[in-house]
Amino acid sequence: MTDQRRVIIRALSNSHDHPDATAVYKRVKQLNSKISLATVYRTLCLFEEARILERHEFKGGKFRYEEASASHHDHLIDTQTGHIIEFHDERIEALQTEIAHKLGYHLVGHRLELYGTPFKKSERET
Amino acid sequence: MTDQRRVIIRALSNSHDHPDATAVYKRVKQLNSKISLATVYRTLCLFEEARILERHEFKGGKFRYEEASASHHDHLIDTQTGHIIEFHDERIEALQTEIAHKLGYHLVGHRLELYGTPFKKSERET
DNA sequence: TTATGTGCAAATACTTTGCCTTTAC
DNA sequence: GTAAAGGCAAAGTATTTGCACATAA
Repeated sequence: MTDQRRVIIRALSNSHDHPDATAVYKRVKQLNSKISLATVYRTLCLFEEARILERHEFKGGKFRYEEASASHHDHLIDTQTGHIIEFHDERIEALQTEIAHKLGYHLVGHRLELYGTPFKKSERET
Repeated sequence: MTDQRRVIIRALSNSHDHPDATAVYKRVKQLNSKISLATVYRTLCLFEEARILERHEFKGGKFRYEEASASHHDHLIDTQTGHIIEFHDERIEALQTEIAHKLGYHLVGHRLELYGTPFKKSERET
């Protein structure tokens, strides 16, 4: 267990966002200037395989990471700011399983992302 | 309107699958050997902007294309064969809108992919 | 004719890998 | 001491782009 790995994990557990490899690299650089982008990539990969991190690929063509959590959730991405909100809805989960079954499949995974723009103030409480 | 563009469109309307740029290129090469991969990329891009094609990015990191259709649908991907099944479910569509609203957002887009493995024969009719 | 499209090769962006050095234990 | 991890630079993969030539209308 090296300092590089410790710092990478810390960078992801402290902030609850979804940085890509470059963002992790920048963040980690400030804490430990002795680290290379290759190490970041290798470590993120390693931690994903160990289920310590989860890897997502939202629109934009980069992999983004977050700390793995016990509870499954999906994501809503604010298309104006890039801000990400996590949510979970049992009804949707159930429907996905049901649909897969109807089509003759065991559901082994899914990807659900909502893309939205925030309500304006005047539209609140609707 | 050039021969290259005609052939690309034909390659996608004849087969109802979801090929990536390279697959389209190979397919088109057989019909019109005078075409470059760059033209394929440019044309796919062009047709997507014109809403003639739809672009998807399933797991695997490549863009894949299908003919645009009037009716929206999502995809179930067979993780063993890569085969893709299209489906549509109003209940899921409605829930997505509802969830976005609850979180304070207008839903402007979404991505829903199910990944599954086919039932074995013995498991049919369950 | 002439604006538009194409082919080729080079450039880009992100990620992975080979190889040699460094380090944790 | 030794196996594992890291740094650097090069390679890999998918896609985009600059530019000179070709072609549809």
